[in-house]
Amino acid sequence: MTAEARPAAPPLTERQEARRRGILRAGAQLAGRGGFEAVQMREVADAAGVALGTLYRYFPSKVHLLVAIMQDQLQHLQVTLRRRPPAGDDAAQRVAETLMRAFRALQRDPHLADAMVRALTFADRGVSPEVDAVSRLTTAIVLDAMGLEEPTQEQLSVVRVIEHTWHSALITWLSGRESIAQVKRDIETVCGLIDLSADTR
Amino acid sequence: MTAEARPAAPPLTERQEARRRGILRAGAQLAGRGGFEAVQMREVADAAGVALGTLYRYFPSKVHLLVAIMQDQLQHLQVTLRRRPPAGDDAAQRVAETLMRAFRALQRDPHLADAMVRALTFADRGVSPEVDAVSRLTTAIVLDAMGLEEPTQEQLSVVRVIEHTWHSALITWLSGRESIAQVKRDIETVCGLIDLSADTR
DNA sequence: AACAAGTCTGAAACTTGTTCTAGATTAGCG
DNA sequence: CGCTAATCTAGAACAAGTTTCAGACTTGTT
Repeated sequence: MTAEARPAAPPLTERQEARRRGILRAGAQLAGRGGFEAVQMREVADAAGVALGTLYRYFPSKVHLLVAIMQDQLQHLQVTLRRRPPAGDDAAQRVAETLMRAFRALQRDPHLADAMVRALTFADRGVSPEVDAVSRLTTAIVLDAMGLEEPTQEQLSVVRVIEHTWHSALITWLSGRESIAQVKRDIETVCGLIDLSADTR
Repeated sequence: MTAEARPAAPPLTERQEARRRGILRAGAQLAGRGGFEAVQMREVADAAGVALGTLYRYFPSKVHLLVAIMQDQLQHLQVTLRRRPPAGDDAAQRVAETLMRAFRALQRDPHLADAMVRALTFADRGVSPEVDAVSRLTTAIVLDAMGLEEPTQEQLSVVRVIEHTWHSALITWLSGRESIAQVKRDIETVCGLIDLSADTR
């Protein structure tokens, strides 16, 4: 029931890499309809043309799978952002623009967003390493937008708070308790902390 | 599979009220060991001396049950806070103290905290009304600490951001990815927004 | 007190995540 | 090529959330 240690993943063969990609694609597609609940492990295995046991060898749980999908999407986002970086004048504006861009991307596929974000916040300790990887990626994206190389402790806390707000605002939006406009306002509000920490520097 | 409308709950008889309390107590107790996963509906029903079908009549899902438990706990917290309100000089300090007090209460029973918070963020649209009730309670507690009766739009957004940070920081703490000290720092950081919005007023 | 409507019980059934097993396939290696 | 270990497949089995149902019990009404 508890997770095992991670003894340095062995390199995957080409076919294995292809299988992995196929599983991620199938999972994302199923998430695209129906969200979290529509991602059923048997269906994912079917759609990916792989046995159920194999699916579980690649991703030890549904949450692992969805977190891996999120990591995948975030990497795409990061590439896109590097191609066209946010253009605001100060750090707060750039971070807000970055997050709003990500938010608009999620709005294009709210079901997929639902599956990924719910998995991320529902993950228990057994998925910590994977969730942590996603978190580091998100941090990197925000720090990129801020233009920081060596953040202070204080700035790191601000970034954490921004990420907290980001995740939780998404959750409330996905469950229909907060409007798109409110999410936008929350993002802009929390980005106010960046100026604050710059002043206090 | 989808949830029904809410046609104004009929008043409960005394025995029904007692059953409801018994279920909440049993659920909280099971959550106290093992957290979210340890709350098994069959066991809750057993411990509460109630048939499984009855449990589901009172709480249409495990998440509903755990959210109701959270609401219950929050109400207790609110009473406690009114008895001994936070004593800080400015609003930011009082809110931070309030949240840290709640955090210490959660630390006393991390498994229960796990069950409640994971349920809260995992809840889908079918649980929105109940989650919203918890959210309103939390907002009321924070506004109490700020000493505000009629908050502005801007202040409400700050409060939402504080709640977002609160929930998400708890999640990361519960999954072992953030330390108690970091949670404390995050709470203090986000409370900085209160001063900011006071300045800009 | 007797009836009707609503509630509760006990147990089985169903769903979906997860685990397990026996045999087929593949990959790496001498 | 032939061997061995690892991987993959198909399918059964198991676990826990949820639904369903027939019958017993309560409650409110007359």
